Amino acid sequence: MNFTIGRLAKATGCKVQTIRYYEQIRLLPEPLRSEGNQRFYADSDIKRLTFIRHARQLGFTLGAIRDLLSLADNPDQSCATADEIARAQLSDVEQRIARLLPLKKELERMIEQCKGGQISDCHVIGVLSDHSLCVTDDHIDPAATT
Amino acid sequence: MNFTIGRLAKATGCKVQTIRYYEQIRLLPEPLRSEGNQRFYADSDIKRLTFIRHARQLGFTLGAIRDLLSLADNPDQSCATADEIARAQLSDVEQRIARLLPLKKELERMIEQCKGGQISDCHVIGVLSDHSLCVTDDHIDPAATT
DNA sequence: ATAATCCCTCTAGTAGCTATAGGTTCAAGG
DNA sequence: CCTTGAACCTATAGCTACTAGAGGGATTAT
Repeated sequence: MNFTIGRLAKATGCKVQTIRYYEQIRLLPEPLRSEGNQRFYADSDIKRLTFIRHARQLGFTLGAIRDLLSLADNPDQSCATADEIARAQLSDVEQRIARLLPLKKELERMIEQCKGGQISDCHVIGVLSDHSLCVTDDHIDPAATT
Repeated sequence: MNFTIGRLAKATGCKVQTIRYYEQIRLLPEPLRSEGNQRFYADSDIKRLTFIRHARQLGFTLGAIRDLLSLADNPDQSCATADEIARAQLSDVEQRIARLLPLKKELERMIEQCKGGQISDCHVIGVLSDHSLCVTDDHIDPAATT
C-alpha cells in the first residue's frame, strides 16, 4: 500500500529521477512524506505513472499526456478530445514514417554505390556535397522526435 | 565572392543563428570579419554549409557530420569510414521505422475502437491505463530522433 | 554501532537549435 | 550629409524529456 520511490520505480520501469522530474513538472501529484522527508506512494500513483509511461512508449508528448490524464480524471466527459489527441499522434507517426522511408532509400543508394575506393570517388561524400545527385528533394525535417 | 551571413543563410536555406551556432561548435570555421566586425564568407563556406544541411536532412547527427567533413577534407584516404558512418545511419533509420510501424498499428487500433462515447468507455484512455489491452509489448524507445 | 543502501535537494548537462534583449553597422533615400 | 530601417553583433535563456553528479541525510541489515 505504501511504496518508496525506489519501489515505484521498479514497479513501473521508470527511473527514480524521472519520477521526481514528473512530480516537478506536476505530472504526478506531490506524494506524502515520511518523518524523514522521504516520499511515499500509493496504488493510485502506480496507476498514474503506468499510464504516463505507456503513453510515452506510444510516443505521446508530455503535453499530450497531461491532457489525456486530465481527461482520464473526469470520466463523464465525452471522449472526443482524447480521440483527437490520439489522431494527432497517429498522423505524427505517419508523417515520420513517410519521411523516413525515402531517407532510407537515399542512404541505401548512397551506400550501394560506394565501391570502397578513395574519398574522392566516394558516393557517400559525393551525394552530401551535391544535392543534385540525390533522388528525392524533400528529405526530412531535422526536428521530429521518437 | 564575399557574402554576409544573411546571404549565406539564403543561399543554403539555413537560419542566421544556426550558422553562428555551427561556428560556435566549430563545425564551420571562423570567417573573416569586416572592419565593423561583421562576418564575411567565401564560396567554400557555402559548400561546407550545404554539405552540413544536406547531411542533417538525411538525419545524420552533428557528430557524424563532423566526422564526414573531416573525411571530405582529406580526399586521399579510404572511404571505408564514410561508408561505415552511412551504414550506421541507415541502420538507425531502419530501427526507427521498425519501431514506428507497430506504434502506428497500436494507435490505429486504439482510435478505431473508440466509439465516441464517454471517457469511461474510451479505448484510447483504456489502452493507456492497461497495457494488457495492447497488441504489442515492445513499443518504442522514447528517445530516438528524426 | 556500523556499513550498505536507499533517499534527499540542487545544479548542470544532453541535441540542435530558436528566440530574445540590447546594442552596432551598413546601405539607401532625401 | 543625415537619417531611417534593415541587417548585423554578442550574450543569455529557452525548448523536450530526461540523465548524471555532488554532497548530504535516512533506513535497514548485520
